[in-house]
Amino acid sequence: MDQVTIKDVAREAEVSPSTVSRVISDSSQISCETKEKVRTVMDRLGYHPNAIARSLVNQRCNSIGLVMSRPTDRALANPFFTDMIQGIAASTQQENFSLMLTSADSYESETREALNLVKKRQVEGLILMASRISGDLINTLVRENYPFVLVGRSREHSDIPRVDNNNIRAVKDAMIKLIAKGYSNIAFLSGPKDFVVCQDRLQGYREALVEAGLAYRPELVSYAEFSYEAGLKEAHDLFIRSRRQIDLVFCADDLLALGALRAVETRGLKVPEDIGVIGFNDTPAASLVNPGLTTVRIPIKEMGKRAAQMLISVIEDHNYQGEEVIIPTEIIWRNSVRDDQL
Amino acid sequence: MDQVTIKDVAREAEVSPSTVSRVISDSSQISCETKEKVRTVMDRLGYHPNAIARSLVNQRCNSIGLVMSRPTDRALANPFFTDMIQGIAASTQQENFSLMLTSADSYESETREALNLVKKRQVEGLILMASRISGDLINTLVRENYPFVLVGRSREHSDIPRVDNNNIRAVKDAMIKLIAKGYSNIAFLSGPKDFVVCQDRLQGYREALVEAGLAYRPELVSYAEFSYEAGLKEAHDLFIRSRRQIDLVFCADDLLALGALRAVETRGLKVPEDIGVIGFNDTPAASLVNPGLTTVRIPIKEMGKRAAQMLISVIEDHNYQGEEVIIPTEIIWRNSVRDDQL
DNA sequence: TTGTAGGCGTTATCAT
DNA sequence: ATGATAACGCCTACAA
Repeated sequence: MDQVTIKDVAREAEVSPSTVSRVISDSSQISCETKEKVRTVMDRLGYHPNAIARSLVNQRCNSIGLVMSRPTDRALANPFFTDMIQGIAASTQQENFSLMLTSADSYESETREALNLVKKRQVEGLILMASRISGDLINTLVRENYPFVLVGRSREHSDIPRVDNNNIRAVKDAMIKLIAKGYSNIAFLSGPKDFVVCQDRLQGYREALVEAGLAYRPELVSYAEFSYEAGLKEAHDLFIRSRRQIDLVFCADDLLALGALRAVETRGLKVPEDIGVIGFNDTPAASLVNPGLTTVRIPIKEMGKRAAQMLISVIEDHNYQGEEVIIPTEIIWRNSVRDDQL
Repeated sequence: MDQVTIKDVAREAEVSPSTVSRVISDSSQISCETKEKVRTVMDRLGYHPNAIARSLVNQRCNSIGLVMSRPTDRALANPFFTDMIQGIAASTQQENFSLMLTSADSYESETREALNLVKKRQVEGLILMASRISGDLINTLVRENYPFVLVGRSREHSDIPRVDNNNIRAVKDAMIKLIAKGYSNIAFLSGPKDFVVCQDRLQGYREALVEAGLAYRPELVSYAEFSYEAGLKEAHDLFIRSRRQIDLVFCADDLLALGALRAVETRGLKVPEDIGVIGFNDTPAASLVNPGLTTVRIPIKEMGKRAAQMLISVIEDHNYQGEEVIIPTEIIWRNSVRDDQL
């Protein structure tokens, strides 16, 4: 209930506060008997060091903040973030750090909150989920020299500590394999235009087409929110616009792909016989729908772990500035694309 | 970069540190000109009050902890926690509190970590997700008078501040409606035996049977982990054990239900014509599968909001001890149960 | 209206 | 091996 302090322990153990402090840090210059004695008293009194007092004198609070750059509810609606949090939490726990979550209902307040957290010294650094992180936040962070790590990448900034997967390459590779399977009229169902991941994935799509000698047709590209409903709607539009001359829809996210799957179905067509669908992220639901959704799997939890580790290293080791870590992805072949070779 | 303190501001503004402090708290006994002058300097110097120093003197850190055990979160799968965090974050933000996440890989370390958090005064209170929370944690919390709120309920403790839905009633009500629809051979696919939610949901199942004059047949009850795979397997076992004399499977969780759905399908039977399936939670995937999964929807985010609000009230108002809040649930009728009345 | 001094709980630097 | 003392950055009586 009432805080037991180092002084209480000192008085009871008939030593000075500094001695108690040294016992806490298990200093080598304290006799065993004293340690014994003090520890007994600490137990009896139920003493626990006050983390805040400690932080104040050490100028270290041993905690980091996680910033999710969309209004949080939207952000968390995607399983992506859950996995991310798990990964980050695993690392922080291992390194004896605490994890604080920032969230807000608008993008601006979010940025402000995140900055406040570091400026008020409540956290020692930030992990940013870079979906459409404005340059501003990063600029400030860089200028004021606050430790941070990006998950994803920023268009405006390079040479910034970050953990990411190569979205361009992942889509390109998948596309090449799909084209090898005989697909030639491939549409691309993208997420919001201003998301860097979407831009990158679209670029991978383009590059693959070009390399394969296929035309890039802008009318086969659609943009939507990352949601099932948007996927459903945009896929329909896409089918109408293209007068059904599509044999595959490459989706920038599984939720979109799940919507597209349903769209194909409601048009009386079959997946994968008539139209193939492929997604991104390997959402749990991807293996539950029928046909199973072929998708590009990202080891999200692993990325979270790495990001937190890197941030903590940056914080603790002043000679380390962080680095760029690219995590490999993997295609999970299920039944939403044809399996036959050309 | 280097911390700007109240002293720096005081020196620059040619006032005393206490004056600056008073300006920060917008004290009414400071002249407007002084406030103006000091604020200008604060801006110029980029001053931000140090939250930790503040916490130390105020004995208030304005932050709460969310305890989600890794084992638990495995079991409950993603969407539940995700929604929970959203709700909690919404409230903490509104009340100017910070949110800390604890997680651990074992149940014991988890409990230890959570207790440490409050004992070290890093958080002012805890929100516990009570899936199989041991009495120990709660006992300690109660004994040492640390503010906390349960989401869910504890078997050993009553009269504890908590936010929950009435699982017994929810299942019972659903059962009664299903029985009215003509179902009479209803199996129950439960989650882990030691989860209070499972025990409660099972009890609702029993009570409904009894009230309807139907027999409770233990061989129609199965236990599994909360996962798709476990649902698939247990549903199969159930069908074999019961020699197909089942017309409905009531599942304690959507993931189990999704597994059961698939199990029915792979046996060459049809949902809902041959066997009905109902789940719990209204997981996103529930609306994506075909047929759509009928399920009991819990307003999880709302529960999170209420829990955080209650905790903060308990912390700030010493006359308020918290209460028991029961949030109503709702059945989402989709196509995994027959719609025809008897 | 403003300044001075003491303290929040801890650690680190001196002494002894 | 141990103790006294001064910070850490802020707040708040108490003075003036």
